[in-house]
Amino acid sequence: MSKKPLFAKVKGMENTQKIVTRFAPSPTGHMHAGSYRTAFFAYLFAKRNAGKFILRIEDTDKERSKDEYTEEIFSVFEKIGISYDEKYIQSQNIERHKEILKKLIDENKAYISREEAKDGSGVIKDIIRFRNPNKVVTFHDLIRGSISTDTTDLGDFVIAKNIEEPLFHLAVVVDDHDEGITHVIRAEEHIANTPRQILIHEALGFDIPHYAHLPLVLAPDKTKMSKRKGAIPVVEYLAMGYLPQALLNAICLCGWNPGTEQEIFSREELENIFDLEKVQKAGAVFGEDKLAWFNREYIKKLSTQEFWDYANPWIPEKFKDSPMLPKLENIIRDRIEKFSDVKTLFESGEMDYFFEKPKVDEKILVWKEDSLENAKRHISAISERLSALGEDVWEYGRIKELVMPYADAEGRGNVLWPMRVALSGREKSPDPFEIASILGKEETLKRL
RNA sequence: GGCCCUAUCGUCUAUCGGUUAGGACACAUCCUUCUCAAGGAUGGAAGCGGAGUUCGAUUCUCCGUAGGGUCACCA
Repeated sequence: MSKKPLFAKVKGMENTQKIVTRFAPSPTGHMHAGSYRTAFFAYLFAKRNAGKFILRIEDTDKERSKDEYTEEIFSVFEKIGISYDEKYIQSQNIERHKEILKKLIDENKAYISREEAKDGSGVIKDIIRFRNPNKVVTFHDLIRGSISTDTTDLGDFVIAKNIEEPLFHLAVVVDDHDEGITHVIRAEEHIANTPRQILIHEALGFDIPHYAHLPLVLAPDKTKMSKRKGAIPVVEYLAMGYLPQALLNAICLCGWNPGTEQEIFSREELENIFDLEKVQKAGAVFGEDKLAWFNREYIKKLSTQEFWDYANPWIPEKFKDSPMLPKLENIIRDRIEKFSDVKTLFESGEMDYFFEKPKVDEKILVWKEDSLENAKRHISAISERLSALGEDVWEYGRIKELVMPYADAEGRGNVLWPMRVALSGREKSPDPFEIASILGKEETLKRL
C-alpha cells in the first residue's frame, strides 16, 4: 500500500504543506493507555502522511511536573518504538511566551487585572486576562465535524498568573505556532479548550491548526481513566511482561479499526493504513482480556532467543542454569499470557518435576477403576519397550510410536495416565511423550 | 446546573438506506485427548425510546433518555 497524503482532502490545506503533529503530555503522573494511544495516533497520522511528529513536554506547571515522569515518557516511547522528529521542553520556551504575553498586553488584547488570589490567602495580585471578543467560534473537528461554541460564556479567561508566568492556553498556542504544528491531535477532554485557543491564535494572527479530538479511553466503569480507578500505567504493563508490540496493537484497536477483519498489525502496516476517518467517536473501554489475547499471539511469534530474553528475568535462580530449562520453551510458551506468569508457573511447583524426581503418590497413579497392580504392570511394560529405543532417536514421535500400540491394546487411560503420573507425580501435566522426550532416556527409565 | 460530545452483542467493533445485522475477545458446549495447555467446531449474545423523511431505516432529521467531557491563577 502506498502512502497517500490525506491532507489534500482537508479543506484549506495546501498540497505542499508538510503535516506536523505533536504529543504534548504534562509530566504530572504515569502515562496510561489513553495518553499512550493519543501519542500513537498522532505519530501514525504523521507517518502515514510523510509528516513530522513532535514530542513536547508541557511542564509549565512547576508544582506538579516531575522529572521522573518526563523520564518515564522518554523511556516508554523508546521501549514501544515511537520515535519523534523533534523534542521540546515547554518550560524552556518561557521567554518566548513572555514576549508574546507582553505583545498581547501592548496591543490591548490582554490586560493586567488586580484580583484577590483564588487560593483563599487574601493576597491581591496582578493576573493577566485575555480580552475576549465574545463571539461564536466554529471549528471543523476532523473526527466530529463542525463544533460551535459561544465564547461569551468563557469571559475574559486567564492566560498568565502574572507577567512572568504564562499559563497553558498561551503556551500551547505559541508553541504550536512556533513548532509549525498543522494538526492538533489530542483527547476529547480538550474540546472545551479549543475555542479559547483559537481566540488566542486569532489575536496573534497565527494560522489555526486542524483539530482532531480523540474519544476517551475509558475505565471498565465507562468513566474517564484515572489513577484512582486503577488505570494501569503503561510502564507497569511492560513491567508485567506484556510485549510492546502487543500493547501497541491492543491500544491501537481501541477506538480505531481499518474496517477490515484483520486484528494483528505490525507497526509498519499501521503506519501505512492508519486513518483519522476511521477513528471512533464514542469512548472505549480498554479491555485487558483482549490485551492478554494479543500478547499470547505475539508470544507465539517470538523467536527462541527473544522468548528467553523476556522469560529469563522471571525464572527462579535455582532453575536458571539448569540444562533442562531450554527444553521447556514450548511448554512455557503455551501456558503464559504475560511473562510474569513464568514466575507463577515455576513458583507454583508445576515445573519442579522437570528438575528433580517427583514423589509419586500411589493413590493418584491409578486411572479410574483400574488397579494398582495393573498400573505397575503397565509401567514396567512401557519401561521395557522404551529401553529398546536408542538414545539418539529418543524423541516425541518415536516414543509415542512405541507406547501407543500397547496403550491401545490395554486401554489408553490405563496405560498413559500411570505413565504420565510416574514421570511427573502430578494429576495435571503435559502429555507423557512430551515429558519423556524432555527428560531423556535415562531419567525416564529411572522414573518408570 | 450551563456549555459541549457520544449512543450496535458483556467488551472492542463492521455496516457509508435494502444484510439471516458480520468479525474479534470473553463465555458455554462439543471434538481432538490419559490429564492440563494449545488447537478445531458449534452456540448464546446487540441496533436506548419516540416522532418524522423515505417504497424501505441501525444508518438521515428532530425530541426525549442515558452516559461522558468540561466549566482553575492545572495541563
